[in-house]
Amino acid sequence: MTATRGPAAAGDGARRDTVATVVGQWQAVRPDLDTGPMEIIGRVNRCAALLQQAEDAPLRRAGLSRPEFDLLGALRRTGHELTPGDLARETFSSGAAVTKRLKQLTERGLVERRGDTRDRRVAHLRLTDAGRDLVDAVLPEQLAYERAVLSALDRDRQGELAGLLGELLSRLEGHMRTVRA
Amino acid sequence: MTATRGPAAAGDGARRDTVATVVGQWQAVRPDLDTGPMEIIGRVNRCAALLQQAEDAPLRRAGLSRPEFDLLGALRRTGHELTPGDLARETFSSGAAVTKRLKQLTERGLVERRGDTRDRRVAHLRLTDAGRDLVDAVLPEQLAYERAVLSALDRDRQGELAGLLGELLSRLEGHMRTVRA
DNA sequence: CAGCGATTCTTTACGAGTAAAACACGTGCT
DNA sequence: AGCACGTGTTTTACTCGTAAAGAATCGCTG
Repeated sequence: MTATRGPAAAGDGARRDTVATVVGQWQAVRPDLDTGPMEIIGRVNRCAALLQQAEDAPLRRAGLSRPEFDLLGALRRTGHELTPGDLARETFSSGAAVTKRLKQLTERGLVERRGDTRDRRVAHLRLTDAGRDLVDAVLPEQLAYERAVLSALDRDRQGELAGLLGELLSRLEGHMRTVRA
Repeated sequence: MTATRGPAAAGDGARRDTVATVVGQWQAVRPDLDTGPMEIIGRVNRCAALLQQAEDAPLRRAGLSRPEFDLLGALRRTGHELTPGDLARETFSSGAAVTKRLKQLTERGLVERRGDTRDRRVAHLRLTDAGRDLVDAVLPEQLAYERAVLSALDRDRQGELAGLLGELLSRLEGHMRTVRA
């Protein structure tokens, strides 16, 4: 019950972020509400938006959108062929979206498709040499860029943050699986 | 240089999250890369996706999308009229998107527009009574739902997480302002 | 082995966001 | 006054994702 306020812990002294401002406005207009959840969810959303925008820069140079790169990355990191369904699950997107992206990526010569001999409904996708080279060239740039952006936080804090997010995420994912929605 | 691995801190014992799995796959295929940034950025993105999906539930019941609610919320929390430009800045979306949303929301009778008497280019938007009532009815449900979802983390960890995210966010926002992109 | 339900993927129709152009006004300079 | 220029907003053309329907195929059952 003591919640309601508190960025808690974490050394102050930095600039007030936009979420803190928004929360402050809500408190002024609806002091009866416990705005605690906003301090996490609002920030996660805003961070995701800003990070994506930053992260997109190295990808755009390679002529790839993030979802496209996710798809190529899934093929690269698993190391074997995947079906469209696998790719949809792996990239958390709909089957239809995967179909469209695959169409473009095969046209660009980055992935190849091969029909299954046993079950003719399914296709197997793999990276072409060009696709593999592209991923291998872009990923290090990508990571370097991300590292630069995250350097806003020192190493210890990065570790703490990764740990907390991992804990939240693993429980969210577990919960989703049970609640089925 | 010692990075590369480590969820660090945070009591283990929970399930492995999907990001940890993905990072493990990358390590197996490209052990030369420092995948540290993924542990934060990947998780932020994935958490944002899952939280939004969850968060959308109470909103959908009210017939609102998240961006629509953000717009109404901006009007409610500032307490005064805003121009389309203000709303675009406040909700971090493009002017064009705001125009479209305003069109729908005014048609639904949730916001009203009033032309400026001095400068006839600008419009002033405010919530109608119905709009205000809707926000005031939905927001508490929204927050309750968010609180439930976040209860995956105990109170202390929530505070830590909010603090770390706030620190990261305030520096990211500061950086964006200087780099101007 | 014919048929029916389940699956795997693709297609279609549509809604929503974006960038860039267009539009409508103020402002200040000459 | 006349006119270029900047600003605030809307419109246009296009891209991308989704949900729902469709098409092809498998496997089981009578």
